[in-house]
Amino acid sequence: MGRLQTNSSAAETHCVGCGARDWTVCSSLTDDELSVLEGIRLGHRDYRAGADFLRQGEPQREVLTLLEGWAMRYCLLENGSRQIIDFCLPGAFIGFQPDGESPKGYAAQAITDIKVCALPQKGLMDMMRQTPNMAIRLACIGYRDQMAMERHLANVGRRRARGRVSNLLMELFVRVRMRSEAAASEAILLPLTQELIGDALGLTSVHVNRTLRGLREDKIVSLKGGTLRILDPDRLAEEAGFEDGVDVLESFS
Amino acid sequence: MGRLQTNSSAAETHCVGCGARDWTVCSSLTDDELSVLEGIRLGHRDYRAGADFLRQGEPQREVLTLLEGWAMRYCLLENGSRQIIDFCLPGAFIGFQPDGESPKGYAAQAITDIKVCALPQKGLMDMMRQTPNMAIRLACIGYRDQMAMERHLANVGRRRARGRVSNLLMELFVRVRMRSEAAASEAILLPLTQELIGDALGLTSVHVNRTLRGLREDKIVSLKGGTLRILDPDRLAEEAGFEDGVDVLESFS
DNA sequence: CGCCCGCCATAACCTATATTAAGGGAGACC
DNA sequence: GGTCTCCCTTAATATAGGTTATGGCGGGCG
Repeated sequence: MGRLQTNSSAAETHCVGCGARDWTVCSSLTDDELSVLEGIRLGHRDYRAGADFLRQGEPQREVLTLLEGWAMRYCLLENGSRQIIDFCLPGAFIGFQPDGESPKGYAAQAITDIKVCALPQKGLMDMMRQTPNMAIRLACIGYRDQMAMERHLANVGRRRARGRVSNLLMELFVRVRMRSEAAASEAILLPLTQELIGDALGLTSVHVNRTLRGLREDKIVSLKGGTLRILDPDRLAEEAGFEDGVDVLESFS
Repeated sequence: MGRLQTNSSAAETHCVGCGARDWTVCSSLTDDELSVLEGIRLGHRDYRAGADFLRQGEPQREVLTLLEGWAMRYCLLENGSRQIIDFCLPGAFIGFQPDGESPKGYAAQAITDIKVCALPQKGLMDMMRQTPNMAIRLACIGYRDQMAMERHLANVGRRRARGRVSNLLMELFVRVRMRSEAAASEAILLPLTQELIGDALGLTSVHVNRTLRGLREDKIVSLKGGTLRILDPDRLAEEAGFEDGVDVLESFS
């Protein structure tokens, strides 16, 4: 499954200092609660780019928090095509399901090399029963992610290729920029192939290519060699259907 | 806002006997917990078909459970089009948001005349802090709804019109049938216009019409005057991309 | 060094779906 | 009973995006 052999436990940090903490379930827990969580966690794991670390149709008794790298969740349809549900950045909470025993409806794959933190689904449920804080936090994350999916659905269902691509690029740009302290720069690293973008947006990779060329020729954005460069933020926001740059920043996480 | 003047409190039932109970947050609560909930609830309300009972862009300090009738959640995009996120049946839990004060990202509208049960968002949060059960249940509902949205997204992003329509009709058929004790019949009432179907699936109403005609001519389903009739379940499942009728039944709620 | 493989790029052609337009039926309301 | 409105229906036409094919470039690996 592409799992690296690294014995990563040696390098494991404590939850208190975890870089992903603010973005996931672990935030807003007291230090005591956090140490309970640390007690049940199964440790860190590394997967290399391309590895499926969660399989569609199989049950999975673990829940994962992405610590480093990019990943994605996707559905495979019976017709052979793939719908990418979302791109995951550090802090993403992956694989929770009300009924831990039933098969997953989606798969998850590493896009770059990644590191994840694994928790046992069962232990998590137990902890929720003791710690309302945890349960509340989890519910909030669930609904936050739902909002992101609503935006994604609206993007795919109701915008043309140009709008879809612009919207996705802008979203990713904002999300990446939010978790880096880097001074305002109009470029970020974006390790997505055109095929991935297409599979997220319901387009073919060749049409993504055409669309990207258009956006580049119009000096709006350029995506080349894994670097996304925003050339004209205003026009991009317009194409993407974002009201303005301000509330955009608030609505993501 | 289309709210009926009916003083519905007179007719209100107790939570214990509530017909929607099994489908929403209230299930798996003890009788004691249920009576706490009954203490904070704001009562029942009636809206008529077409009424927007939750507005996009406005904060809303209430959370609603649909008790009777059909409703929908939808996003309005800046380009004027509408994406329907989901169709709601009795038991649907509508309007919860991690941060109760921030504006809603979607609107909700009654499709038929409906009855809802209102809870104060704040009271609900307080109760979650006391009652882990409640928080857990809410988290589970959030993730269950997320799974439904994943299927919807995959449907819109990766299937042709015929598959999309078949898939939606089959999903709705199953959901309606699950909550009626009616003996196996291949017809249900479906109060959706072709425009609504189109707005849910990213199609125009005229294309929905064409597609429906095709399905009718091929003797697969017919949708006429608000009645959906499944003429050939097997072929429908095939068009819809459902593995088989069995696990379908389990995956909905 | 040379080969292979994955990804980007572009073109020609095709088709699914959108757009526009026009008419008909049924129920609500005057 | 007539009119209005909403929804369904169908057809003609336009276009966005899919399909297929081909080539090029760069990086990993033998």
